Amino acid sequence: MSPPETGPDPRESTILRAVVEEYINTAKPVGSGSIAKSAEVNVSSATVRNAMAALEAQGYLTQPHTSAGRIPTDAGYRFFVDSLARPGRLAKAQVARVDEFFAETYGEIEKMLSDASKLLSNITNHAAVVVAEPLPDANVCSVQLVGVSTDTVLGVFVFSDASVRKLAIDRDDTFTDDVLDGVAKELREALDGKPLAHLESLTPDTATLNGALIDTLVSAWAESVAETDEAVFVGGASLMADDFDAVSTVGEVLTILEEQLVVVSLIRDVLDRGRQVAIGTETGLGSLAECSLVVAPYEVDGEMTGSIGVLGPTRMNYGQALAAVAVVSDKIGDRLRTG
Amino acid sequence: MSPPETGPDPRESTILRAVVEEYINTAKPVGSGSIAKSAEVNVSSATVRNAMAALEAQGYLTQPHTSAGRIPTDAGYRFFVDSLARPGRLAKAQVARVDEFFAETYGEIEKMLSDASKLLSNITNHAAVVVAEPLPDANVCSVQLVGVSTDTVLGVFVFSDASVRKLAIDRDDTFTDDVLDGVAKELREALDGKPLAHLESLTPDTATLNGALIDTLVSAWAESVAETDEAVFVGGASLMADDFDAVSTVGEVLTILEEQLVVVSLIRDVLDRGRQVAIGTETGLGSLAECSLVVAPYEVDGEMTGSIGVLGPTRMNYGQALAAVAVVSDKIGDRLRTG
DNA sequence: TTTGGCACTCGGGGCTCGCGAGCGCTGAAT
DNA sequence: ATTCAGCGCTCGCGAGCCCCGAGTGCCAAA
Repeated sequence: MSPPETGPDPRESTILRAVVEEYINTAKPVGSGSIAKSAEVNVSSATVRNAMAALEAQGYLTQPHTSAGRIPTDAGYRFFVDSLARPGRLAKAQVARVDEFFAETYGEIEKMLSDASKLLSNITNHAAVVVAEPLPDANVCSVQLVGVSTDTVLGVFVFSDASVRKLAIDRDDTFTDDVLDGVAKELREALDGKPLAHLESLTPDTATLNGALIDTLVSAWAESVAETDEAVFVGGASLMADDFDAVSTVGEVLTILEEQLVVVSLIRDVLDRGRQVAIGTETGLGSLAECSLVVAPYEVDGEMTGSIGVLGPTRMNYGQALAAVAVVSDKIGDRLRTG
Repeated sequence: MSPPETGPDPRESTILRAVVEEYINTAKPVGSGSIAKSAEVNVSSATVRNAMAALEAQGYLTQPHTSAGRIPTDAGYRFFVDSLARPGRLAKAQVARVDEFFAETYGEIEKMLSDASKLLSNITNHAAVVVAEPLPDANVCSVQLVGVSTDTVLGVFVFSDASVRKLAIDRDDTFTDDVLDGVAKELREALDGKPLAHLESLTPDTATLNGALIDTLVSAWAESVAETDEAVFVGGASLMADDFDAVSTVGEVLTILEEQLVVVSLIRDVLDRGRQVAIGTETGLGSLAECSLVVAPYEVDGEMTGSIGVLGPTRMNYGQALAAVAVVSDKIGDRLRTG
């Protein structure tokens, strides 16, 4: 009704914070009474009521139905995380779990990242996502052609970031071991220290056997590159069942989590907007209207090589999630740097 | 009350089949009336009632409450799939989807298997699992040591089944490229055509650089081998939300699906018992009391190299699931053979 | 400007009641 | 000896109802 106000005054802010915190704890609409009792606010419930009405007019709170308590709107959560939330802390036990996790050594980085998603979901009690971006400029440092059976040749490329990529191609009878060795050597010289994309610029003489093989490889690569292959790891999806009580909501969110492309672009969107948190409709996905996403990139030598995120209900503990996401992304970066 | 009967007589069998099919379709307790109307049974509802009472006495049916319809027990489903179910068929559209899927070429078998789990879940509308067993006797056909950064060495082993295994170890300053090349050659000679486990039998002279490096590799292998690494792919987990209406059930089942070891041993148990289907409590897991698992192994050249499964509610379409699982496992086998 | 008081609202829990689906039993008909 | 129509009975479920209580908005006094 009244024209948009300039924003919550200090007391309204305190009350808004109290409402959000209370609602996050109890998941029940919070009334003026319980807020008035809280230590932070030293006014009567009547005053709180007035403030809450004002906050509702400003769009930060809403009533699920007349004469019930109030719950935060997306805008309310947004103001809360931007200006009101106290710096989040992790409990001792959670810090311990993180430390223990990263103290162990892991051979395969995929397994480490996959387990990291479980770790993150474990300490936050929400679903967690770890995305490893494929750095397009990773350099080839080893090429190997292996005749793996009578009708398959496997090209194995090892990159400077310790990732491995395989290309399977049909084996022509004419591709003897000698040819494979020769081509491998050729490729090694042509690609060493260059990104795999350099394959494209090769113009093999397809009249020769070697050339034909290289040509096959190049087209196999062209096909498979179409799948931009960020590695996405989802952990703790089952925890969504605790976060929502409508089975349909659970299903919708799980569907999202199963679509790696969606998850990746979701996270990227948030980061591109310079944000760490996307709340409800801010995610841009209708099925995530009741969800919030808390993300952080991780970096190796200053270069962003991936990101992690926590997906929970809008009424989640943002402070804790931000802290968790920060420490885990940091440690992942560390581990990737030192191998 | 009455001592266990010898088993359902022909008419009781027909009625049991009708009840199960009806319940699978409607998910509602089925009463004598609807059965009597069905085409297969030409008796009155009163007779059906008698038969249903007999079937209940024999443990094949149960009433959720007095004077409601009847629903099958696990034993009822078991008798149904063993003796009563009509051979399942896939709809045209589903067959088409399978054909289309396998007509496309896939470079990486992991991606193929992962997508196959989605395919299977797609055509059955239930969660699907694909397990690739690591054949313990896969032979090494290529060994490569790559100094991937200043402090990491990556050992890349390619096996005769086109799988690749990586071992990351810390790089000692003393491991020059020359040493790496030497060791790689040594390993190649020692391991070629043998399973990786042969590493164990190497007794390197740790006094030499080469020996020290091999030793490090061997212990890295010993550590990582502890993780028996079946590759498990789960597709369509979100469909569980449609299968159950209690959110807690969904959560429990999802938890199971997240534990790869549990899933693998579950499937293995069923196959070991010579079965294709595990119904409800037959799975041995309390949280799967309302679930059934339909599995099939897939084979390459007569050797079982993995298995696939469909996990749905006990009241699922067993015929369709069995058909789906059969055709998909077959085609996976084909593709891996010609691979 | 705050606050105690008051009238008002409305969702949810508990209760009753009637409907109807479905059962078992019995007795006649085949 | 089966089968089956009929009948009386059982309950679950949904509709209607009422009341309670949490919570609101407003007002008048401090």
